[in-house]
Parts: sequence; C-alpha cells; structure tokens
Amino acid sequence: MLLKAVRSQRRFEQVAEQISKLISKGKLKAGMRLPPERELAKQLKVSRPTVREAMIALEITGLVEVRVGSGIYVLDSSKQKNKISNKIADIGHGPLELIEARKEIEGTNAAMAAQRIDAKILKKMEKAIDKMVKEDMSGSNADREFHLLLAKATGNRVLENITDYLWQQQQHSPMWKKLIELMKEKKLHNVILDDHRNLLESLRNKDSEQAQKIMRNHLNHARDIYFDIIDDDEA
Amino acid sequence: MLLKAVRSQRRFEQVAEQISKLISKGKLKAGMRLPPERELAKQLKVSRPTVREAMIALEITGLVEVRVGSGIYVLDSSKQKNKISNKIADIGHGPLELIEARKEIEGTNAAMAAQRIDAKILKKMEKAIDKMVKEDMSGSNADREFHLLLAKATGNRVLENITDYLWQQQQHSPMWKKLIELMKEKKLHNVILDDHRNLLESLRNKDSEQAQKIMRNHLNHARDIYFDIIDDDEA
DNA sequence: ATTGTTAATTGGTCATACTATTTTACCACT
DNA sequence: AGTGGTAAAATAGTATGACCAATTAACAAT
Repeated sequence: MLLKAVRSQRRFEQVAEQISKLISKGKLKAGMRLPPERELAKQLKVSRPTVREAMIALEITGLVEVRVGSGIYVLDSSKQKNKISNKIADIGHGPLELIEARKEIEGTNAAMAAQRIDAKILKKMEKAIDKMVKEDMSGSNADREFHLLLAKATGNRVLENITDYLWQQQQHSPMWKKLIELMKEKKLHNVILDDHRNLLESLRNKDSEQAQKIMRNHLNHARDIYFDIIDDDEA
Repeated sequence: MLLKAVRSQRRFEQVAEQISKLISKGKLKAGMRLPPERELAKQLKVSRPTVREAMIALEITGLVEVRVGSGIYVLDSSKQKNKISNKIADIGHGPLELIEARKEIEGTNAAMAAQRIDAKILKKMEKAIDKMVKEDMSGSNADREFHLLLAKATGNRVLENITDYLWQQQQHSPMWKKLIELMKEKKLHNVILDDHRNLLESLRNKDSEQAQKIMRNHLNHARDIYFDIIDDDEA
C-alpha cells in the first residue's frame, strides 16, 4: 500500500482549521467575538451554512462558544474541553513516550490492583489469558483486555480511563501493527503470556512490589521490540 | 442561585443526541449505514441542514464517519476518538479518585523529573514559586503552573498531557473552588509553598526517591483537606 | 436613575436548487 | 466467464434566499 487515500477536505473543515489556527496563534484571544456568520461567509467566500458547520465543529472541539442572538466567542483555553485529544490529533505521540508512560502508569496500576483486586476481576483476567492462548495474538484484543481489567481492578476510574486512552493512542500508531506482526513471527507470544501469568500470581498473593516490577519489566520488553523494529527499518 | 439556566438546546443537538443514544444502546451497530440525510430529515421532521449539522457533530465526536456519495456509517467504538472525554462529560470523576490518580502520576513525574530536569525549567519553577507567594492563592494559577512544569520536566509529552488533563478535570469540579477558599482561610498556603520548595530542592539534588515521596505527601494533604470539607458540609 | 418599548443585530431553521462523488447496473468486447 | 467502460441512480457537498427567535442596544417614558 504505497498510495495514500486522497481525503477530500470539506469546506467547513478548511474554515474551521483557519479559525483554529488564528486562535492558537493568538490573533484571536479568549473572550473576543468573531465576526457574524454572514460577515464570515462574505469574507471567506463561502455560504453561510458552511460557516455554520465550521462553527459547530469548533464549538464541539471546545474552541468557541455560540451565544444565540449575541455572537460567537473564543473560549478561554482553560475552559476548553478535551484539550488532550486536540493535541494528540495534531502531533501524535512518539511510540517510546507512550511505552514509557504506560510503564509508569500501568506499573502503578499493578501495585494498586494487588491490594484491591477481588475474586471477580481475578477470574476475568484468567479468562483473558485463556482467550489469548487461543487467539494467537491475532489482533491482540485479549492482551488489551487483560491490561484494562488490571486498570479496573485499581478501583480508580480516572486511572482506568487514562489506561484506556493510552491503549487507544497505541492502536492508532502504525508502529503498533508492526509490533503485533513481529510478535507472531518471533513467538514473543509466549513471553507475554508468561508475564501475564506471573503478574496474575503476584496479584493473588497481594504482592504489590512484585506486581509492579513485573509490569515494568513487561513494558521494557515492548520497548526492546520497538528498537528491533526501527533497527530493521534502517537496515 | 436556585435557578438553572435554561439552555436552549438547538435542534441539531437533539438530533445528534438521539442518534448517539441509538448507538450506545446497540440499536445501531458498528459498520451500519444510517439512512440518507434527506430520509433522516423527513423522519425527524427537521430540515436537511439541521441533519447535516448533527452529523458533523457526531463525526467530530468520533461516533460516525461520513463518506461522500456513499453514506454515513457508525464507527467501531475502538476507533472512536477521545472516548476519554466523552466518559468524563457523562459522569465526572470523584474528587478522591482524581487526587489519588494525581498522587500516583505526579509522584512518578517527580521521580522522573529529578533525573532529567534541566536548568531552564528549574529556573521557571523557581519563578512559579515566587509568583505564588505574591498571588496569595487567588486562583492558584501559579500552583498549577508549578505542577505542569514538573510534568514537562519529565521530557515525556504523554505524561505532560495527562497531567494537564488531570488539572483541567479538577478545575471543573465544584469541590476545587471550595478547596481554594479553604486554603486562604486556614493559611494552608504556606504548607503548600513549603512542599513546593522542598520538592525543588530534591530536584536540584537529583534525588528521585525523595522527590516522589514529597509529591505523594503533598497530595495526601489535598486529600485531608477534602475530608475537612465534606465533614463541614455534613455537620 | 429605573423601567418599558422599539429597533437593530445575530444566530437558528427551513426550503429548494444545483454540484460532486460514489456506487450500482448494464452492456460491449474479449 | 471475465474484463473494462459507460450511463444512471444514490448520496453527500455547497449555495441562495427567506423567515423565525433570541439578544442587545438605543431611546422614550416615568
């Protein structure tokens, strides 16, 4: 697949992007009112519906606020919703950074879960391991499931959501697919399974320290595999 | 303020909400195509532009994908963007969960920063402390700035974004305002300042363990203050 | 100064027409 | 049978103009 899909950018996207840049550049500051929709349409040489669509897009992104009968206002950046997702969409995180963040946060998860996990989730994690044996890593859904269950076992929904978010980011990265392929080739499958099994054992023993240690080591594996991949690419 | 603002919900919002619920209920499954815009307009008794606005809203939320000339399709939930922000918007996290998550993640930040921080950021953190002395906690912007600088010092942008996200969540919670008030009343201001100064000192010494310890303790303070607040409320 | 009224501004919605893209069906040719 | 091209149908994209609804500003009345 050498060809990239030609994504026809719609007008409202272009308009939204333009305004968005003006805001991030500081030309449009928080609290300022944008020109009326009709005026924007004239200036940008597009129809008013198109401008409206762009405004709705910006509103949902959390960049502006629409006040009926009054106008459209630039929002204070501290009040902006999901800034986190915006940034990601713009630049994307490096795989190494993601793995490192996972190492710290999921390491914490493991330690916390060891003290709080209940039989129910323990059971589910066992099942996830079984499923992974059958799956043979195709798609690695069971892998993800295992890690998310661990996050859930912390009892802290913030950590749970953040962990979920980290995995989503990972899946979007092209490197992730390669990593899965490589796992199948090199039979790394079993290494991962062993890590999971050992982790489960320390959870049963409520051994926080060991659980954390295993998880951190587990992600060091992932980092090493990543280095293998980029070495191959450069070779 | 007993009265709640009457938020005139716009048509497209109602339409988007309705479709959104159908998806989360499973009536509309991933991959399914929605009826054409004209058809939806007829069924919902609204105009086509309104339907279009709703579709754009859903597209940006990451629930559907619009394919020109083909139709509008429900996206696979794993491909949905910022699921994290959606969840938050729905339920909101408990203050205790947020503080606990901060304790773990910012504790990690402190330890990591101690090993990687450079003179430049160190300088900025000093300035943030000075600013906080003057500010007298009004708004506590300097407090936030200090913590975000620490996150930046890790050199890991994922952790930086997540930390930023945690503080945003915090600000939206009503408890946070009370906490700031309480700080002013009880002169907790100085306790926080001392924590920050001590943390800075251990960063200079590149003492990871101590830095982490101080940060975790710092957030235990925040937790204690929270308990004071709810005790007062119940009394 | 405060209140009430009116007019102007601005976003919200609708109806309709036309364009651009994609998909489908069909046909001709091999 | 299969391949490729062509026309038609379906569908989203955009534009125009009109009118409604909410807000704001100006002004008059008290």
